Amino acid sequence: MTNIRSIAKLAGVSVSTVSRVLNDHPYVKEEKRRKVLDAVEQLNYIKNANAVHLSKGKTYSIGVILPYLNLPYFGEILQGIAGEALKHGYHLQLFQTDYDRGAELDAFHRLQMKEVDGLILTSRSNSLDALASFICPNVVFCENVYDPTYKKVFIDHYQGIRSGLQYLYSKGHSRIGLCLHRTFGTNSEERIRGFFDSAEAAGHPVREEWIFNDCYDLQDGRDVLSAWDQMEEKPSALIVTSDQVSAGMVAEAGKRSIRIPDDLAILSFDNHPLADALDITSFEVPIRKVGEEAFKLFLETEHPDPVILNTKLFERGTV
Amino acid sequence: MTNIRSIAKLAGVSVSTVSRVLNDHPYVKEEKRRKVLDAVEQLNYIKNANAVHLSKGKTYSIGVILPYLNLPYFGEILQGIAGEALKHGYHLQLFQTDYDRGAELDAFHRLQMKEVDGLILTSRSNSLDALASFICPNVVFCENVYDPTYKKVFIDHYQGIRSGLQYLYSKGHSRIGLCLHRTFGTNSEERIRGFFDSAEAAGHPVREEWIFNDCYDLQDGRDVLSAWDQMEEKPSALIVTSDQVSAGMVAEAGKRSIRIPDDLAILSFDNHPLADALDITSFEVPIRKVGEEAFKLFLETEHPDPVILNTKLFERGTV
DNA sequence: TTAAAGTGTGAAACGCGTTTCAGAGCAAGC
DNA sequence: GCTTGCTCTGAAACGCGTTTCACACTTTAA
Repeated sequence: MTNIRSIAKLAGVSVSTVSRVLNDHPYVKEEKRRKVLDAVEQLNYIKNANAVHLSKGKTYSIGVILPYLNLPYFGEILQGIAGEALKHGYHLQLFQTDYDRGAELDAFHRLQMKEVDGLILTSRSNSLDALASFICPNVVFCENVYDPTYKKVFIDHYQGIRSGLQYLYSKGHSRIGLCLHRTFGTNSEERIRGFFDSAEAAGHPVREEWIFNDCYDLQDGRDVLSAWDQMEEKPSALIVTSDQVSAGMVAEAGKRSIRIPDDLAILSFDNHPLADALDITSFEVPIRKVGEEAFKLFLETEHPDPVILNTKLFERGTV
Repeated sequence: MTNIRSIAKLAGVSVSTVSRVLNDHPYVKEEKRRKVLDAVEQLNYIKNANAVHLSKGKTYSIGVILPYLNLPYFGEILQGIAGEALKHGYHLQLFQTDYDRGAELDAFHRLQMKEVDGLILTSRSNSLDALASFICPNVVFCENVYDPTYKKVFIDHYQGIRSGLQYLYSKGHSRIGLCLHRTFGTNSEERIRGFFDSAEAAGHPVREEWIFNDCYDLQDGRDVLSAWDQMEEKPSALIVTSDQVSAGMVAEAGKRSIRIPDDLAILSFDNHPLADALDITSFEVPIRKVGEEAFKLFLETEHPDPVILNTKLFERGTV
């Protein structure tokens, strides 16, 4: 095997000197530096990253926990993390969970084993209690966890939904439904809270059956529209937390000759290019920026303030 | 630090015995096993993954090289790889390249440094010559590279495009354009070859200006439709290699009151849910399966045969 | 001319789990 | 009774780069 010691031998120097050369440390005579580099060349030496990791106690890699890889939401956040990570010489390890608690815990286990230097939780399955013992300054949440010592970056979903409802009220809607990814998880709970608080403040009733869960993709949107179509008492507007789902609804509405927004108004979230293409009114949700900020928070050593990002309405044709 | 040696000391056994217990090796007396496990418990011992990696010479992780993370195509292939990897106890490291050659080479460098056990190239930027010295049985290509010793899984794009054109001919089209991701790269070249071969065989002319490049997302599709709209001599049909792009075209066509398929027929590839939702005729491209097979090939030790996957037409309303 | 500061280098320890090898103890087979 | 053949265990070597510490030599400052 060609390792640092064989380089040292061939170059006629000590391993420390080889290490110095390889890491651009000062205090190495040009002559020895050359000899070392020649030996490296000659023996075709390549560092063993695992030895470096062991020795340094870090791997310059960060783990990203996410449920699915084939949703634009996670692609976008990943893109944000990856871009920032690259700038700082880190790379990404993926922990796809399918929202499985065990898979998520496994990621934390790997953090403890020093396989990754940190973790970014783009979406969480376990309770905070279950994770509490694993959480350290190298863990970043993409949600508004209450513990002020945890690093976090999140979208102000509460405000987002409230202004969404406000906007719908201003357009004359009062019978409004909600279409969500899931009902648990901080982000979803914030949205639900915003929805109910706003409805209550406005004095408009909320109907349980107007709240749809498990809406992730286009097909889910189409299914929701079918369900809506068969309702006795229909909401006149829906707030939809994903453009993919909204797109499915718009597409299905087209097939059924349901007029958007006359029969049903759709107020979406994401502002994905799809929303622009299909003329869907949507709140921009800076997901990529969430990813970027998450990585920056990971690097931060002082207890950093939470990063709060806001949504921004893009008015188009579905409201 | 609490390491395997401190466990050994506390349990009153040798480090080898501790290692045996921790790795479920046979031939350990139940009594010692208990003592070791107690010590592990008591000292809250956690293995150092990097030491394991160094010692074993492998990391049980595989690198995935891809240009972008926010395109459904790569999300889907990643999903396929991740699923299969999980089954076999491997996890994923991401090398996002933005089609930058240096970034791609960096991934290979990390393979040499044993930071990953293998690499899957979902899309390639460097020439095969540039990569030749790095390629080993742990590298899997998702394209039809000619070297028979390389591991590869790919879609038969050549045939796919040919049957696409055949289908369009059968519908009476002869003025057909092509909308591509890019013009280089094996997969794209195969598509182009299929396109030209087929056109030549059928005796239909191909116009350079009917070939559009750099079409990745919805917006690109919209731009292509605008360009098409302004052409003097328009093709009557377009073969589009991505549903995202097709969706953009369909959406833009709607805005411009261009009738699909009467004014322009669109034959797409992917069969993403979006195609179904927007009623786009599309060839199913089993990308997720490409990911799954790629990982299986990585595990394969004997020179495995290339895996060739086929496309399948889903007729809908755009042709 | 000293003392202080900087330059240059190597031995050895460190991070830590795995694996090989030798050997002891014990049961089964002939 | 003796030979195989397990079962069980520990010392030591191995994988390999980094870092500390001691030390020598050369400059610069006083």
